[in-house]
Amino acid sequence: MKTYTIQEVSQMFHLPASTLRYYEEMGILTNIDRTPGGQRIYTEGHINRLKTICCFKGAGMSISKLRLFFEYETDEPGHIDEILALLKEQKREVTGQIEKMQKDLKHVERKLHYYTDRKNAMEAGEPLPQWADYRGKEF
Amino acid sequence: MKTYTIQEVSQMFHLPASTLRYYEEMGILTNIDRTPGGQRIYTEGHINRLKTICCFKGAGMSISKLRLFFEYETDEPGHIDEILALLKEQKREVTGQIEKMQKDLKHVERKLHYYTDRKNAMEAGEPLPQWADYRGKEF
DNA sequence: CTATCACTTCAAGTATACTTGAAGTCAATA
DNA sequence: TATTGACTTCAAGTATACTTGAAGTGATAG
Repeated sequence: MKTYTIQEVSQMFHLPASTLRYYEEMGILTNIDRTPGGQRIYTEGHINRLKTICCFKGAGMSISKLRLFFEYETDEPGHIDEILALLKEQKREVTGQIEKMQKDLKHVERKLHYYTDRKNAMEAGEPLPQWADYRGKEF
Repeated sequence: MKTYTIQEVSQMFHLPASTLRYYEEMGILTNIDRTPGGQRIYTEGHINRLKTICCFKGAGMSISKLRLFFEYETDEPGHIDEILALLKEQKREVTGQIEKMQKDLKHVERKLHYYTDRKNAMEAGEPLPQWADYRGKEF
């Protein structure tokens, strides 16, 4: 079975090794075997777990909630409903965030168009309306 | 001109009043007039500024970068290029995040389907494959 | 074999973004 | 006018997620 050193995992996920040790300490990336010399040996299972961690963290899930989720997963038969509830909540969360981001993108694009026009006008030597401060201008 | 108390703004944005004072202290929501008694008076300009703050923060922009952006906006003519650069970066950021979130959503949905099937199988009394620990199971 | 670099643990430090508490003042209502 | 609740400042505290440093051990290239 393919295994990985901490450095390989670190590079794979663009995470410092200290963060991987921290995740282990926090109980969200556990059961890591060691070489006789004590160095960590990561497996495909850890890689997949890390993918899940990055995915869930991306939507703002805290480490303690991640731990809870993985604890439920470990004892699946007794916690299938909690797992499903957490996953549904996560789905709502991510869906909501996508919608918000799409609105945010429009906001940014609106500002981008505004300032692009202002720049063009400036370069054409046109007079530009000015404001005393942002309170009259912000949009 | 319509104005707002700190409480009204607080409710409008689901932000505690302390956070609004904090944003003022951090220099991202400034130029707030006061009543003769010293209470803050927010205007439409502040509401719009807060919309921008929430939008940019949503994509992970830090308070110090927000301050930088608003400082550039305040002195627009000398900083139009920096403004455009920051906005373009922010657009890339948000676009990237949306793409990541869409992948993350698929990941969550995959897990949701998996556990929904497991639950159905469990309830139908079917034997389920088990794993010693998550290293063989995580997906 | 030795140098060098990566790895180890453990404790303490840092960054960011608020949040809370104390002590006092302002505003609205009965 | 008295009381109540919302507001004020300022300093200190908290939560989260790492990050760093020290001191030592393991792995590898010459």
